Amino acid sequence: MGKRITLKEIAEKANVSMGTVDRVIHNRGEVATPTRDRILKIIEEGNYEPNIFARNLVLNKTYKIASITPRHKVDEYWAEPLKGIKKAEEEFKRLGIEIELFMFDQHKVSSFKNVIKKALDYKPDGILLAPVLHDESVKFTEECQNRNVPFVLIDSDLPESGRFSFIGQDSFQSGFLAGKLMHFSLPGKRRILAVEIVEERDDNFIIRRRFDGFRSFFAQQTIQTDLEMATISYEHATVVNTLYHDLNTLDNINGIFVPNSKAHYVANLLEKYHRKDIILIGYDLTTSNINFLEKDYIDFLINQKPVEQGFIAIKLLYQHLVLKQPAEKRHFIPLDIITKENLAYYQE
Amino acid sequence: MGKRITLKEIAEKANVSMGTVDRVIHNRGEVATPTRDRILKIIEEGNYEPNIFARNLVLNKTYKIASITPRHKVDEYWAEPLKGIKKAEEEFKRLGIEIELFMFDQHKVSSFKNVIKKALDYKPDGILLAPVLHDESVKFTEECQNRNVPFVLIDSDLPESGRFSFIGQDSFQSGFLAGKLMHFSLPGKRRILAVEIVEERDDNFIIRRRFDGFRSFFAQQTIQTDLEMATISYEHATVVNTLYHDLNTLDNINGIFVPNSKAHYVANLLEKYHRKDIILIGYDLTTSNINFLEKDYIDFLINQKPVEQGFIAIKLLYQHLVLKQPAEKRHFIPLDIITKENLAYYQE
DNA sequence: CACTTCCCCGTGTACGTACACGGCTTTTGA
DNA sequence: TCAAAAGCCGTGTACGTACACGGGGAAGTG
Repeated sequence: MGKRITLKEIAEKANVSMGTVDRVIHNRGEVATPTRDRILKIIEEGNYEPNIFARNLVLNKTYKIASITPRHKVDEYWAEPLKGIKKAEEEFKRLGIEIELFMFDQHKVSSFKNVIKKALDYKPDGILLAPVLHDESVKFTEECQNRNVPFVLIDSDLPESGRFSFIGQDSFQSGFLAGKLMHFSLPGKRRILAVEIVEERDDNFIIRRRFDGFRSFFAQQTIQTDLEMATISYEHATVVNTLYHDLNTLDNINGIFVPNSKAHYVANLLEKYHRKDIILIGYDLTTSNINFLEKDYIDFLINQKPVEQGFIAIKLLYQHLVLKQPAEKRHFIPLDIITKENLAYYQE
Repeated sequence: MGKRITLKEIAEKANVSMGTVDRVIHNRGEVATPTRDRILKIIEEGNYEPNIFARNLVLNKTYKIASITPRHKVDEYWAEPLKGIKKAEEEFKRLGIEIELFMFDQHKVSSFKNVIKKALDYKPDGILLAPVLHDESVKFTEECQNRNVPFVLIDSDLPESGRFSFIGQDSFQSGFLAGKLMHFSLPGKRRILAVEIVEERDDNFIIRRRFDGFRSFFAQQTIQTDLEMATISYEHATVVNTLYHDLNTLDNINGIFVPNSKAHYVANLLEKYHRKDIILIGYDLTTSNINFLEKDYIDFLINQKPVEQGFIAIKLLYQHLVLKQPAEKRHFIPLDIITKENLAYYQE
């Protein structure tokens, strides 16, 4: 029935010893071609699959995974993938996986360089990388290629890097979706502000793509839409002043779109002026964002399931290292639309 | 380091043989109390965890799971959980899990009775059950309790049944969410039709709860809302006639809510009369629904991730049977909001 | 012809656990 | 008092795989 053929049975059928069969399976030569063919045929016919339990018992190896992600404060975005990574560690540690966390300051190249050196010293069998520093990450992935260490990327992709897999979201489409939600909530003529609040002057590819998607949605609409774009520094006074100014000079603003996790800065101001009428759409379920979502100052958040991203990344490495299974080269996380009403089911 | 203590090491430390340690671990007696205590202490201190690979290698057992779900046509709802179940089978079959599918006619009690008999004859070590036939399912779960076979419920819950776990959605809240979406899309005065399209006259708890949630959302709103409720048979002519009648007599209908997967019946009619202006909200990503979502006749679908439901159910059983891990008693699936724009990422 | 070298292959052992079996000691019962 | 039973424990083996080691024979070399 579902019974699987074993090494021993193959050996008997082929009139050789298990050692020989083993040599064939692992391609380590020292087997005469005719015997080899005979064995291969039997393996084929019996569609032999190695017994995972026996294999890992004898290998008795724990695979080391280096997780390289940005350092973060308690309720910041990058805390989330880490939760998933730790959950995966819990689940897979009995199955031969061991994870070491490496964290870098995402605004300091030197910090990143430092950390990847440590990560390589750890001699990992697999790597999870958040390539937020583009150029340095490219260099690092080349090094991984050289060392023949498989690596999985999360959050943003480097399609040409030879990555084992990528887990993340389609940024353009998520902006497009935000446009749709805005459109639905404001059926008539409307004036919309799209504002990026940035911590440091860094060129963030993901946010650019979200902007593009957002704009692109309205480009195909017929209803008249005024779309103002702005970038302001996250420094508190600046946010308040600029937005305050905008809210008063640009009268009739109906909606605001914040393409990163900083929507709560805007919500904070809306609360001060009791402007629940303005539709506010942002990203990510951080504590502050959730707070304003519950108070109706944020209307929609788009969730990238950061916890799941971390978890899946580790799981893929486990399946590759321990189970020797192939994997999809790219895993898109759905664009979850979060409102006050379905929020509860997306929190861990 | 991360090195784990083994049976043998415990035996050496306790000056006994491995057999004795084994007896202690498996509580099969025949060990003097002082020795027992000594061994237990060492196990405690070394926080011993059995090696999964060795255990399953020697047990050499494949656990049998019986999956009991409604029979279905190609693109009907119940095809989806099955996909997840099959995916899980693929993933776990090398890890000692074997699944047998049993399907019943959800409108015939006799069919269900027949099928559960077959399922029990299969002598499963675990059961996945979709308890759509309430009373019969309760009886069946009692039988499972007696036989000491753990069972997981999907879709709808029987909290008192002693189930190992439940995977599904909060129906009330999903209706409530549908209300919110309707509310957002129709900011002014509105007239809404909530229409259930049923195949047979069965008392469906899930749908009742969705209705309740929907109504309950509007009960707390101040904007004037006319809410008409209706139940019509799924027979084609009836659907067409009734809805046609409604669309014409109840003029100024702005929105329609269909609390099950049959929204495409309504969409079909809307298409005929080119009524894209009417907001239509339904459930489930069936092929027909998706078709009308893409054509803008359906505006929102709420997804219950049926594939994931099936997958998780099997995974929980795997973790329980093979890994002997505990599990959460209840796993709520998020209330995914699906629009044309994020649809792609929810399809398999 | 003796010797080395190389090719091909079999043997043996280890991984950690579960459980059957049997042996020794002590207690029980007539 | 002695056999039978019960209580306690050690030994041995099997699960399926990976790999180190070594052996036999043929081919090549001096």
